[in-house]
Amino acid sequence: MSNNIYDIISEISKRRGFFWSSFEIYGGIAGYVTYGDYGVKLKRNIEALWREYFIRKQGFFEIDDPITNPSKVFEASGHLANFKEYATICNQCGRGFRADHLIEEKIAKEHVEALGGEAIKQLLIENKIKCPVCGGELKEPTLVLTMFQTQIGATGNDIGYMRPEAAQGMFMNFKRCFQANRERIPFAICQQGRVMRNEISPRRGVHRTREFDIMELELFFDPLNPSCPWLKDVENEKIRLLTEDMVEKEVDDPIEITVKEAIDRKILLTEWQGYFMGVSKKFLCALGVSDDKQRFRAHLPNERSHYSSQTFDQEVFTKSWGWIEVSGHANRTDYDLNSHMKASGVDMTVIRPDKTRFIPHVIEPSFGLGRLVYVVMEFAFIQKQANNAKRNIFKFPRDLAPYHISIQPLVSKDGLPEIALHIYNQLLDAGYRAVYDEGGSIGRRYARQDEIGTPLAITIDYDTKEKGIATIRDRDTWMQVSISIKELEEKLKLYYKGAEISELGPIFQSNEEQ
RNA sequence: GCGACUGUAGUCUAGUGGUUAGGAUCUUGGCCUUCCAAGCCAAUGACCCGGGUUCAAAUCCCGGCGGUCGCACCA
Repeated sequence: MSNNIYDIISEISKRRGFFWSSFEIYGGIAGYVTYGDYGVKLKRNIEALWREYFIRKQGFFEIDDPITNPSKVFEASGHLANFKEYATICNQCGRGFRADHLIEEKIAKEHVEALGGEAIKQLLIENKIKCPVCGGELKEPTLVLTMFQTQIGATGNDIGYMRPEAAQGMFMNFKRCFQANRERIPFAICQQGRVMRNEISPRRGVHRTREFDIMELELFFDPLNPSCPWLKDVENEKIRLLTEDMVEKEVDDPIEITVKEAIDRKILLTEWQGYFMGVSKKFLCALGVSDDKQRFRAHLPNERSHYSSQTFDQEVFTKSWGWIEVSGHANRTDYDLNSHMKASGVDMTVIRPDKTRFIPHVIEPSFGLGRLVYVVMEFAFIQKQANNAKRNIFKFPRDLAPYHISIQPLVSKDGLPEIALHIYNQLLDAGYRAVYDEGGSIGRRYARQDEIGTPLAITIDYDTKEKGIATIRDRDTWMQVSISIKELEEKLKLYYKGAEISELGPIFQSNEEQ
């Protein structure tokens, strides 16, 4: 068994049912992941926390838009043009290159991509372009389209594409949402949903998949009035930044400054950018990622998306792969609304009190949910030596855990299971994600719950039967306290508001330990 | 897509031409069991797929699919 944390988490995920690769019975296809019960619940809980941090308190507007879109959408958004990459492969060394870039380098011409496939092929031949690494012959360029294409309807004439981001839904529905929001600005439209990207080489389990869940928010504001009313909530939050300058000079050690300072020093171009980066940092902390394992890294102009004027990736340092991107913070300017306005002819401008009109500008924080699931698991994971076994424990933040509490009779006789089942049903009725377990020894059952990250386990013993007292065992400390069944729900409420286990009742010690 | 390595029960692993394909663990049933993967008995369960070589293939060869790493890609 490997000691690599990624392998260990993958193994637990498969065995217990957090996630595994899809289509297994047919041999599998890279880039697809099926979430099992624990994974789904963890994912939903992360989603719920995202809504708390980014939507509920601000009163933002949430939508749910189709995955399949007519081609017009991505013509307008620029994705179709920007997805048409002509790739060529060296016959000798097998390296792949973007054909248009090779031509641009050789003949110092720009926007070769726009000429189309035939012209690119001709230019490669005419200019006798060889492999820049080994000098070998290049194969004919092929079109690499990383959007999935499909047909809409029966004729096959209407080409559709699966959305590679959820954002276009927010732009296309901007006008209606704006009106439904009583034409107040600034405001934001948010969406959580599936997107698809036909990745050339998906890797690393949930890290890069061809279908994944995204949580996106588009904040619309007046460029002449760019202030953010909630900035004060996060302005003193310290963030670690790699500025464009630092990235260019390959500086690896980020500066640590407050959100306010980053805005004042014009490192961040808008208050909104700073606000969402501050919120995102707090969000990641709530997911269990410590400050020093987070940073924001600026995109250089050449790596930015076609729509962006400034982008920061929020990165998390994982033991498995080093720094990985978990969210992107893009300044999309008025690019998208402008593009859809031109393409559709629909006016998307907003009127100011002084009767002038403007196209709102957009700040977009965008999270990949699958990556967050993995990050949460990795940061929660510890191994503990107990007797002669290694115990796997996921110390998930309490509300993120797939299950809140497990209920188990100490032994499966003398009426203990009946009492336990009664309490189990009581907790289900109270809305807890509860799990009942009477299989195997008590230690085994605790171990099972540790491995799926259930924070609490309540054990029904003879004291429960005789005196109405049960023990609650804490996942993180393995400490046990005695509580009266009558007070159970009250104590759980306290616990889920943040109380320590020791505040719930007197410490219980088993006979063996006494 | 290229290269290297790789694929055996749910999971981990032994087996390198002829094995009833072995073990560990998990799971299930039973016995037992008063707090951290206890014990005993029993049961279920595997050679990634397709070709080829051979009297004989989990084992050798070819192709496909999957995985890990590196290159490229990542709007």
